[in-house]
Amino acid sequence: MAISVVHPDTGTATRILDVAEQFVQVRGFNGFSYADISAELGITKAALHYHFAGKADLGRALIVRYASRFAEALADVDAAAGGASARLAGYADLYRQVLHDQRMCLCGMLAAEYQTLPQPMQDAVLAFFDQNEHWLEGVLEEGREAGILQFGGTARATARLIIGSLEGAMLIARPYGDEARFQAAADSLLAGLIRPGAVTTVA
Amino acid sequence: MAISVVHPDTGTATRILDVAEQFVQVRGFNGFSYADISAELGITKAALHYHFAGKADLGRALIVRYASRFAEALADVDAAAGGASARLAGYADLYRQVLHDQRMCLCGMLAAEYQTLPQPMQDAVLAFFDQNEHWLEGVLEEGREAGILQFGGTARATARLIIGSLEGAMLIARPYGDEARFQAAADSLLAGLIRPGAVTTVA
DNA sequence: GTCTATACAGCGATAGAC
DNA sequence: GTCTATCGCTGTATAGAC
Repeated sequence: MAISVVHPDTGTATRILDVAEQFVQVRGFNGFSYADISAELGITKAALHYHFAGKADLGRALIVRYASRFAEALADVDAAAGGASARLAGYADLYRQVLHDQRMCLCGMLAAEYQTLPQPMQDAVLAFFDQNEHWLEGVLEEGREAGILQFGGTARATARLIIGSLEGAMLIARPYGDEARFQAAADSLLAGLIRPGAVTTVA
Repeated sequence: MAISVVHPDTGTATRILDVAEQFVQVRGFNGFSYADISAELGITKAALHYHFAGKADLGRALIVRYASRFAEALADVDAAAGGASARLAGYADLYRQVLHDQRMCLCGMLAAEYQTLPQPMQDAVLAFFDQNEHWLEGVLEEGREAGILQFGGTARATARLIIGSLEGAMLIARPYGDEARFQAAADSLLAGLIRPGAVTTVA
């Protein structure tokens, strides 16, 4: 039952998820097949269907795991020393890391294909963005109360602006193969939220 | 040869492009087939292949036409009275109109699927974004010189921020079916570029 | 310019042996 | 848990009649 922290899970189901995750982030959910995964892992398509009955089940499992990992990453950002400004920078860096592997955000990719997805996957995609919005909202409110951040409108609206802008910056930067293009957009976006004259410790 | 302005082109090739365009913007390039188009138009798949030999040819024609129309729309924005601020608002409104039809930007969608596209389509997608960047760059520089706009960094970097942020705002707003979510992000983004105290005539 | 008919590869999915 | 074998369907694309 216990999953070792030292030794990562190398079970077949996990390996399937790892490969499928990469395919979705690079090609989109409609851009790969069970045959692609089986070829990559050296197992048959039938073996795939044993672990994930259908592509929809696999897709939903991908989103749930991705959202879970993202939540952990956000907790890590919270745990690290630093105020609201540093936490926002840490948030943007999560996106940058994904782009560095020449991948799109899993749920950003699925947002594009949204209308073709089975409903369980649609629901999971929206839950991911809601989760991001909630975390950002907290950071923004805390930062504004501490006098570190400033922004017009509500924290929620600003959180949505940040999510959309970072997803969009990834979307465009990836075809150009230009990580710096993303970083410049992220920096400019977050700079507009820092209150001039605020004393901050930047990570 | 001359295409009437009053009577739109109702030729088969145009009707194919219209239907295919909608499919790409809603489902993605990998989310529809020749059969879908032929069913929608009441013609056979073979007839489609007469007008566009392969799906790649059709895809490239879609992007070229879309970019051409977008260029016309930008010219219209330029022709309308108004300064840099109004032109930026007009630019954002082009995106809003697309989202209003519950569509994603054609090239934003194709940016997500970029790695699965044939190279002619890839090239055309990047050309579209370059075209947008160039137009925005001009507006931003003009606005800054006129004292209407202000922004840190170069006009080019700011242009890229705007493109990415609007594409991303569309990407996220569409699954939620929430046009207001896009508008709020666009307003907030552009408000950050207006120089405080600047006297402007907003359309 | 559109049709019927068809080729052939690939898709997701299943049955049943091991 | 993985295999072989196969199903029914859909994918893009083509040949040739009209």
